[in-house]
Amino acid sequence: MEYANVIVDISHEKLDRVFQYRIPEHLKEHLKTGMQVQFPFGNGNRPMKGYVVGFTDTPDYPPEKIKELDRIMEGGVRAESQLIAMAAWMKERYGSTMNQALKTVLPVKQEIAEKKEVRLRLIVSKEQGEALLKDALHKNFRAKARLLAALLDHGGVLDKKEAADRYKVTAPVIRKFEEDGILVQESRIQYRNPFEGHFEQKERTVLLTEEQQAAVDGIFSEYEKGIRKTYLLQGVTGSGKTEVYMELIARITEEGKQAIVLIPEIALTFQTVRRFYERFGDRVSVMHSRLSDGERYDQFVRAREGSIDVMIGPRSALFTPFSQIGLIIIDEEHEGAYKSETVPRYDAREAAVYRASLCGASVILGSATPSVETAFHARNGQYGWYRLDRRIGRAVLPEVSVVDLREELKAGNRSIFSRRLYSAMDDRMKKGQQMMLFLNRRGLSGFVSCRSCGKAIRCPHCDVTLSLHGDGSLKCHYCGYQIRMPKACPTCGSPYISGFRAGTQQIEREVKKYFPKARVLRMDYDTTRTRESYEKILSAFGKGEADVLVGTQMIVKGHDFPNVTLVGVLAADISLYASDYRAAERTFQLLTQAAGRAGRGEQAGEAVIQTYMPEHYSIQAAVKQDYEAFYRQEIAYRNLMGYPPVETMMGIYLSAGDQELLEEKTKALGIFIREMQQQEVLMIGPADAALTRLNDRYRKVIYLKSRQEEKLLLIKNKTEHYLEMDAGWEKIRVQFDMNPFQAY
DNA sequence: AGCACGCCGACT
DNA sequence: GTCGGCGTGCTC
Repeated sequence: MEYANVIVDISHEKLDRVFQYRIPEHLKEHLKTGMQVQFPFGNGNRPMKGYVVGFTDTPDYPPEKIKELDRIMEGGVRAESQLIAMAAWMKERYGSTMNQALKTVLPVKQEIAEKKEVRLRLIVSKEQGEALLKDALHKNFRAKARLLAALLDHGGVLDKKEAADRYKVTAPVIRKFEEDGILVQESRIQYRNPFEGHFEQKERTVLLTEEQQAAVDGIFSEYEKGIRKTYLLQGVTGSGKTEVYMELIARITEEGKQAIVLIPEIALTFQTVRRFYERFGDRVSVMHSRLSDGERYDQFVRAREGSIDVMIGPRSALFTPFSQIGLIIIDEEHEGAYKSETVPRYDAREAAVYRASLCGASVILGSATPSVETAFHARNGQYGWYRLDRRIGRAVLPEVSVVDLREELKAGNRSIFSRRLYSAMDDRMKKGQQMMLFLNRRGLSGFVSCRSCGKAIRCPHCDVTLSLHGDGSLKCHYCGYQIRMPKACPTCGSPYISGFRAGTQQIEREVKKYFPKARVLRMDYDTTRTRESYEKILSAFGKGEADVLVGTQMIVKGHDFPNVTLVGVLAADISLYASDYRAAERTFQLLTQAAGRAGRGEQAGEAVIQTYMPEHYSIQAAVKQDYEAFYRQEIAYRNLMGYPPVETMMGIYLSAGDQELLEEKTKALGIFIREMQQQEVLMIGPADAALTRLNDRYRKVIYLKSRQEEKLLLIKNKTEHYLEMDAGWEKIRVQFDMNPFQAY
């Protein structure tokens, strides 16, 4: 490779792109992506630092104008260059522009550019300032006079941005004043600890169980021998995975290394963080969506400076600028939250393994119900594998039973509660114990359909079914479109239209109907618009202020409620109807998690699963709490159908406002890919996306499958090139998705 | 961000 | 004419 693609280490939009430099012969061997380099820049060829983000033989800048790199900066691979290397890797693997990838790994990059408040302060007396102003006016130095007048007007202090925008003062003027000792520039940055005063560090001795100790010893002894790899820690809910994480973190931080702990955003609560804080004190920091840009930036600086060594946060915390990472932990690794839904659509588990390889760290993936991918790798020996099969203390696994709703209907029970669930609820009410009712859906009654023509009422923009809400309105869950419930079917005019199946609001109402004394809390997307309301509901329930908690997925994740002894799953098969290959996996995980909520304290727990498909293997396996049985069936299905992890699958998503153009271009792209004639690559489609329209944009998909991942990446690269070369693609958005989690 | 170039008013 | 401030454009 003759040329290096380099980004300049200056935060300025005009420089936020790739520059190309010739690689001197003696550097060709050593130069790698992510390295920091020095090179001549600009008219004066002043020495500039930057990072290598890639290589090319065909520069898109006149070769005779390309300058040569000076040298590679020494000092190993620094944290930032690790992140640059991550960006380059993500661009390559997941398909995005370098800019999109950089913004993902360096969110600070724009944030400081926007946020950094620089103020100008006059450091001469008022009299001297006035004298200078007079002098400037006299000499007709208009820019200097404007700045001085503004400064004097504002008591000697002025925001730099205001100086530029309002008083049209340019950088050279400010620099000159600074050199002459007339003013100083001050940037006000305070690094705050988001926990200051919240918690205390506690000395405490934890006795690990045999299983926990075996996992810690096994992983740490390999670590000490210099072995770095990825481990699956498969532990049932309540088996104490967190203690294993903390013990390992304690050991590696003693050696001067740092650790990153990823948690799904929804499980990232004060309780979780408190446990880490109590153990590691203010060496721990946290990232979450409620932090302001400024606070988030502070955490990055604190990490870079080395004043913390454990970072807890959602998937973006993976990009914490630590330089000596020893361990990356991903808790609840099966969660969909680890797959990004925006370009680059990266998978945090894969990205963690890549980052670990850059800095010599090990990775631990923890879950009670591992993703099929992770379980697959643990079984073929690629990952280490430890299990925690027993719950801590006296808690035992709950008793799970299944109810066939078809039988209930035959027996004349048309209520949403089966006889079995009803009597269990009645029993708990009498005993004063708590229960949770779980439904994988929100809104009053799901979709509304016509009994004459069978059509469901859909959103005109997004093509998803509208949901009926308690106030009689129909809402779109994607774009928020809302109409009144019509009196007749919009398609055929029949008056026989009605809601179908229960939503959380209706369940709440039914509970109150059958148990008038019950205190009910409801938790779904509608009642938890803000994070405060989410925590408020959970803590109220935890304090025993309600008997019944009704909710969607979010009630079954994290959170221990010792007094909950009954969990009811109202319609277990709803999540099986999702139109993607992960539906069975997701259903099994949800049901297992839901059942695991029961009996976390002294009393034994019970779970009742209602379903129309009791014979389905993911429901059967969940009832028996048998991961192995589920995995055997599921991997057979993936193998038969050629789905991940057996084969790699790549989605190409196209969207445009113009339906005809999209149709024509998608067809052309399909032909282009087919003509590449790649052996052992299967193309599915082109087809309409699961959502044929979203926010007034039409959507199409092409899926490709292959046992050889490299072939798909080759097709991706060729396609990217084709999109740049072929005319008419400007109005069409194209995205790639490796091993998609959800239907597009 | 920071350097050079070219414009424009003031002074020799 | 020439000196120096000031705005603008560009950086592989």
